[in-house]
Amino acid sequence: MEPTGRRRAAVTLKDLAAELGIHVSTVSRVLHSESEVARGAASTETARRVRDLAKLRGYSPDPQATSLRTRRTRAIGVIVPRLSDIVLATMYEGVEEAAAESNHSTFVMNSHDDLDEQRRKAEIMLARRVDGLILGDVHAGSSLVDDLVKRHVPFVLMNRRYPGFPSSTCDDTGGGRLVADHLWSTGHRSVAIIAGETYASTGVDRTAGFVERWNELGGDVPADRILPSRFDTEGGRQAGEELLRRDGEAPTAVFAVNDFAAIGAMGAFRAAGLVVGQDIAVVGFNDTSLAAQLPIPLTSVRSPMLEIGRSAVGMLRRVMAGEDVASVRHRAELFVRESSESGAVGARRGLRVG
Amino acid sequence: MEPTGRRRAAVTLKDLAAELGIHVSTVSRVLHSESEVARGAASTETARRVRDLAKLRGYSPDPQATSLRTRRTRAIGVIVPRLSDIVLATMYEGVEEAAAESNHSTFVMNSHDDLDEQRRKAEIMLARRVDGLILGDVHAGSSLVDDLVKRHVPFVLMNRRYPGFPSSTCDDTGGGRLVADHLWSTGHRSVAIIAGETYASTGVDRTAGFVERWNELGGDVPADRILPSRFDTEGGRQAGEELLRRDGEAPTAVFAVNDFAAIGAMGAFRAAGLVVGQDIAVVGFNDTSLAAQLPIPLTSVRSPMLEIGRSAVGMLRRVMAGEDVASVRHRAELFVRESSESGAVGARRGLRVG
DNA sequence: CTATTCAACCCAAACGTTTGGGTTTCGTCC
DNA sequence: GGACGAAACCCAAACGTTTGGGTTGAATAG
Repeated sequence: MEPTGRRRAAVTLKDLAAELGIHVSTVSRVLHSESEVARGAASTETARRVRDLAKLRGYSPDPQATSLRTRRTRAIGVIVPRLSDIVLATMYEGVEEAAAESNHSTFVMNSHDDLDEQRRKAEIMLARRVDGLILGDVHAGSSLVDDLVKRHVPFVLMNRRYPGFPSSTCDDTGGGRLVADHLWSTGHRSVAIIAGETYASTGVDRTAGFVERWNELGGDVPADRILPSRFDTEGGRQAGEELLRRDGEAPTAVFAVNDFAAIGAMGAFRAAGLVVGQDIAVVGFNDTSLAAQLPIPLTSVRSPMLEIGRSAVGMLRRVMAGEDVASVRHRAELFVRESSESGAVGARRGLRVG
Repeated sequence: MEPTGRRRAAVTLKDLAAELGIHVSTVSRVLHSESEVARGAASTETARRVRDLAKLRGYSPDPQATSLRTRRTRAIGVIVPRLSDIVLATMYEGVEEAAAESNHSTFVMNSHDDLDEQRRKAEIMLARRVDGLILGDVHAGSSLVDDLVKRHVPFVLMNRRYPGFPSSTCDDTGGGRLVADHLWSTGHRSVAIIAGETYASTGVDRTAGFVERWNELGGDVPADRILPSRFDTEGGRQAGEELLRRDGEAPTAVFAVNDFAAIGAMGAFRAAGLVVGQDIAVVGFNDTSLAAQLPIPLTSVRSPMLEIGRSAVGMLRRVMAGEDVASVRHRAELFVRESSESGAVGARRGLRVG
């Protein structure tokens, strides 16, 4: 009995050539060359017969054989902290789309933001002979990028930037500034920032942009009001609790550099008896699909995640072609919702420090 | 000037063989055979020299060449509705982990739950010559699976099941029953179900399990209280609004077959002035990391998503080996939280139909 | 002392493409 | 009528492996 797994062998150039009584190289040129070369390789009549038969037999070139010969795999490797983070997952969707359009395949791997795992995953991708790499998880001060450069591996950064290397990111600084403008103009003067991981440029830049603008406006963000945190809900909750635990006057508004952290913080505030949007304003970042749909809709800065992914691919293609490419920062846009709508007047009315 | 993209050619078996003055086939056998074959291919001394040099030169086999020769790519294709759905993303993390452990790479693609796109993506994967497929987006009544069987493509289903084919899923029926038990025992008698897409076994089974158990307990779920919906927050909100718009007595509890739909529904209820957990109970499914962290923590059924992904890989490996494999349904577990804690007593006190 | 066996190798073909360079067979030009 | 050029092909090597089958030379059995 034949094992279920056995598949019928795919039709090859040789099969087509044999059936047509011509040489395999002619078939190859007809099917796989730019029209320039194809003309000159076979008569229009022969070319037609080749193409017809190829379609009829369902010919599809063997990518392994092609890669072996051409030394390029048309595969690109993507490394992200974790795909279960909707932000990275969405960027990856953009990557996949754009890659497919230029006939590339993508491998994704999760590094869990662990430096060793990053290296290991990059190694695996290179062992698979990917043509280039998109790194979505670069850490500040990571040596991986330098090594890749030394090894002449074409790569671009996505989501997080790293000075000196091409990256496709959101304009995080600008986004932070938008939040500062919004909170200032709605009357807040006492704010805190849930700043994310210190190794990630996203959180750092969003924080820096906020502080920069806040200072320009005449405000002040005390250093102890900037709390590093994990990027997930749990991290946001912890930071939120920490904020409430502090002595002294509590902030009337909190900027979390990430929607999930914002959601966690909202949970902490609510648990402490505060009504978000009235007693305390909360602003997030990324405008994930959840933000607008939350029980208390969350003000958030929209980052064009799909577009960030798409343009990372475009940039990588140019790097692979040997061009110099500049980093792109995609424009951010603020969406004000109930979580910060009522302004400081409402917020000020009753923050009970627990 | 050398283009940035040029990479130093990788070291090959031939290079190693030349440097050691032995034949390439000997090197190959030493490096890539089970110890059985390796013994007999070279002296222990030679084997050592080969291995040492390989390590020294950083040899890594060319997977394209290997695939060409062996006709297996050690790659598996994964198709999911969308990776930005955290449920599928998490399952994929499990897939990636397990695949890596058995030295397989994975390609993922999004089908957006579109039948044409499913086919297209599957074709792309097959053109890449993957050894097998994991389908996370099978639709009830889809013809794709039958075609794959006809073409002898090894595959397994994940997340959603399809009678007659091996699948790795959550015990959705059992999960639905858990919810029914919980709501019944907390005193609810008037319930509604936000049932998800009708083409997905997940929603269908969770609904069926709930109804089955509810009936056993003596309850009744009127047909018009079972609302199909999209799986995202937006879908949940729409269904929630629809529920409130209905005439007559409104339910005291709502079971949404998915956390995101539950969150959307919570938003709709809140917008109508209801306090979730007091005026109306809400239960979700999947226990995504968000559920416990929401402002009003959500009761949810935990499905072991990582494990579902991991075991899909194990099953696929056996299918690829030609074995018959049975479907696996992973056990579900209920986590009761504030959104449904107070029971029908609280819930009953004041549902104002808007 | 001759077979036989075994360890330790080598040989060469094959997987499916691509590609630099032929070789025919025409038609055309001078 | 010979040279030339182009059109339409063919040839063969190469990419890096794997693998069924040699070939040695020495040790052992009978």
